[in-house]
Amino acid sequence: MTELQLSQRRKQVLQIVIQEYVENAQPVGSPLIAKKYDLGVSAATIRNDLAALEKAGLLTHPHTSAGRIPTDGGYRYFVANLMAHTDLPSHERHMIRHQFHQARREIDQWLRLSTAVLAKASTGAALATSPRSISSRVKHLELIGIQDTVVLLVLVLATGTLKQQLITLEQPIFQEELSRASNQLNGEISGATAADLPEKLEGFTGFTRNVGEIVLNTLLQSEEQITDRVYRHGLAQVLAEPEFTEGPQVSRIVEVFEQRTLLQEIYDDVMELSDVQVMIAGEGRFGDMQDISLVLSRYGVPNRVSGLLGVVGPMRMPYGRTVGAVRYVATLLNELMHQLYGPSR
Amino acid sequence: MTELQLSQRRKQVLQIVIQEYVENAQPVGSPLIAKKYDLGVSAATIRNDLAALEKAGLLTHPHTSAGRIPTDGGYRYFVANLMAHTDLPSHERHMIRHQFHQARREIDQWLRLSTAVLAKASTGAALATSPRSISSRVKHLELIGIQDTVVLLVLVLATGTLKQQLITLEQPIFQEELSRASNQLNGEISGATAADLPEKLEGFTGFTRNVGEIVLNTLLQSEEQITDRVYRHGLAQVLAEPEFTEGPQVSRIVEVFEQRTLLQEIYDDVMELSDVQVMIAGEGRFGDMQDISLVLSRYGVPNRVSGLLGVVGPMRMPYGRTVGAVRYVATLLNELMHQLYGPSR
DNA sequence: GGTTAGCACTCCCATCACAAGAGTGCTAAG
DNA sequence: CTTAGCACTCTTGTGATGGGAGTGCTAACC
Repeated sequence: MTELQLSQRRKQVLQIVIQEYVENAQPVGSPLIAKKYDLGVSAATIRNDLAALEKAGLLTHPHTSAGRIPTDGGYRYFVANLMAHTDLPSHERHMIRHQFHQARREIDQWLRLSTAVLAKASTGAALATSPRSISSRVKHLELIGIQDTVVLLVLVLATGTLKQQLITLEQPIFQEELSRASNQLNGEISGATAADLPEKLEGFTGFTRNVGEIVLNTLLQSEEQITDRVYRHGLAQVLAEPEFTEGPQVSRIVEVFEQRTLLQEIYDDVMELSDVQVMIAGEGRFGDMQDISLVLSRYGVPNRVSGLLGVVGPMRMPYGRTVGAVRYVATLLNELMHQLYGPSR
Repeated sequence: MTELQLSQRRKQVLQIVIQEYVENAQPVGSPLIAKKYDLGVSAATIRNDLAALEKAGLLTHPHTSAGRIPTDGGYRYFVANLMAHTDLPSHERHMIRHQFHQARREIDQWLRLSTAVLAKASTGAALATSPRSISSRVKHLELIGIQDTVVLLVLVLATGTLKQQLITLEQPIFQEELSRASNQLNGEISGATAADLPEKLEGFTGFTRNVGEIVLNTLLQSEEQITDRVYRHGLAQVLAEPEFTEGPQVSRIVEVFEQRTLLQEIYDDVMELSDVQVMIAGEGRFGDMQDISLVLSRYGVPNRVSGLLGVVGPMRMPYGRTVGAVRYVATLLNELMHQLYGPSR
C-alpha cells in the first residue's frame, strides 16, 4: 500500500465520515460534519477536504447531490491507519470469559459458543472451523464390531481429535480377531505420523494390513481437508442490515457464508499471519465479494492444531469492535486449547 | 379437517390455481384459466367457481382486481386431497441413489449428501438432524490421556455412535490406571442402558466411579437432547424466491432455518407419524411462520435410532415434488441405516 | 340450476410533472 | 488556506392521469 499523505484534519474528516456512515448507513455531507463535530472550520472547508479525499480514492458519492460514502480503499486506509481502541470494553470481555468458563470442556462446545459470542458482539455473522491437526500422530485405535460384517474404526489422534470410519467386510469377523488386530496395530503405529506409517505397516497382512491402510488414508485426509465442520451463527442479523435488503446482494453473502470452498481458499492466507486479518471487499483476490468484508483470525496451538475464526458482514462494518471481538475470542480459544494440548512443540 | 364438498370442476380449478401460482408466483385470474386450460366452460363460469372457492376459504385475492392466490387452507386441501404423483421421476431417483452409493459409508457423509440432494431436488432449504439413539446401550469405553491432567473419554454406543468428553483431573494420572479403570468399567457396564447403570456402578469408587458417572450423564443427555448436530443446505436458493425479497420475511425464514429450538419442538410430532408430514404456515401451532412451510420426515431404524429430515420453504412450494424428494431420501437413509444397525428389535 | 355475455366498477401500476430538499462545485473575496 | 455565496444537479415525495386487469353483478339462455 502506498502511504498517502493526508493532513491531520483530513484524516479526522475521513474518520468522521466512516464513523457516521457505519452508524447510520447514509451518505455523510459537509453540513452535518461541520455542525455535529467542532473542527473549527466551516462546511466549505470540509467540502474541499471531502473532494480531496474523493480524489485520493477514499470516498465516493452515489450521485452529485448526496453526501460521501467510504470506498473499499477508504475502509482499508481507516483500518490500517486510523482505527483505534480495538479492544473490547472490559466488562464485555469479562462476560465472554465467564461464558466460556461455564461451558462444558469440549471443543465442540467452545466453537459453538465462539460463534454465538462473536455474532452477538459484532454486527455480522460468525464462522468458525473445527481445528485441523498439523502432522497428526496416531495415539490409539479401536475396532468395534457393530454388525456381523460392519466394523467401526475409531482413531484417536495425539491432539485428542477423534476420527471414525466404518469398514464393511465380505465375511463376518469375530471380536477376538478385531481385538488381536487392534492390539497389534496399537503396538506398532502408536505415535506414528502419516509419513512414518507406510514403513511400519510392512510386516502386516490381511485384515490387519487393510485396517492399517485405512488409518493411513484417514490421516492423510485429515491433513488435507480444511476441516470436518464449519460452525455458523447469526446470519439472520446480518441479513437485516440495509445493504442486504435487495435481491442479488442477499444471495452473495449467504453464499459466502454457506460455501466451504471459499474458506478453504482463504485458510492458508490467514494461517500465515499471526494477528487478526481484515479482508475488505475480497481485497481484489476474491471475485464477487463487493460490499462484503471478512474479519478473520487463526486460533489454536502453534505447530499442533489450528482453525479459523471470524466474522462475515457488510463492508460498512464497525471494524474496531469486530477486530476486538475476533481477537479476544481467538485469544480465549488459544488459552483453552493450550490447556488441552499443552505448549507447542 | 371437515371434508369439503366440491364439484369435480372446482377441484380442478383449485388445482390449476395452485399449480399456476406455484410456478409463476403471480395471482391467477379467470381469463388465464379459461384460455390456457380447456375446461369446456367460459371465464364467467370459472369466476363463479373462484368465488365459491374463496367463500370456502381456499383462495383469496390480494385486492379487488387481482387474480386469486391460495390460502394456507387451500394448500392444505390440495396436499390432502388433490396432490398426485408425489414420487420423484425414476431417473432422478437413480441419480440420487447413485450418489449415495458413491459416498463414504459414514453417517456424517450421508446426512451432508441428504441435505445437498434435497436442496437440489426441491426449491427450499434442506435440514437434517444427526440421528438420536433410543435407549442407548454402552458398547465400549476408552480412556486416553491427553495431558497430565486431561483425559479423553470415548464412549461407543451400541448403535455405533461416538460420544466424547474431556475430563480434567486435580492431579496427574498414569496411563496404567486409566487402562485399569477402563477395563473394569468395560467388563461391568458393557451393554448397559442409562436405566441399568446406577446399579452396576455401586461397587466402584474413586476415579473409576467418577468416570462411570460421567458415562451415565452422557447417556442421559444423549437421550434428552434432540441431536448433536444439524445439517443445513441451500438457504441461498430459497432466499431467491420472490416472497423473501422484503425485509421482515427474510429474517423469519432464516430464523426458522437457524434455530435449533424449533426443531426440538417439532421433533416429537414428526416422530409419531410414519409418513412424510407437511406443515403449512406452522399449522396454527407455531407462531410466526406465516408463509413458511415445512416438509418433514423421520428416518432411522424403528426403536433404535431416528432423526429428522426435511425441507423449509415458502408456502408457495411444489408440494408434490418436495414430498416425493423427502420421502425418497428418507427411504434411502432408512436402508443405509438398516445395513448399519441391523433390523429393529 | 348451471352457464354465459356484457358491462360497470375497483384497484393497481407505470408515467409524468412538479416542488422541495440536500449537497455539491465553483468563484471570488478575506 | 479559508470562507461566504450561489447556481446547479440529482434525489425524493406527492399528486394527477390513464391504461390494464380482473372482478362482481345482472340478465338472458340452455
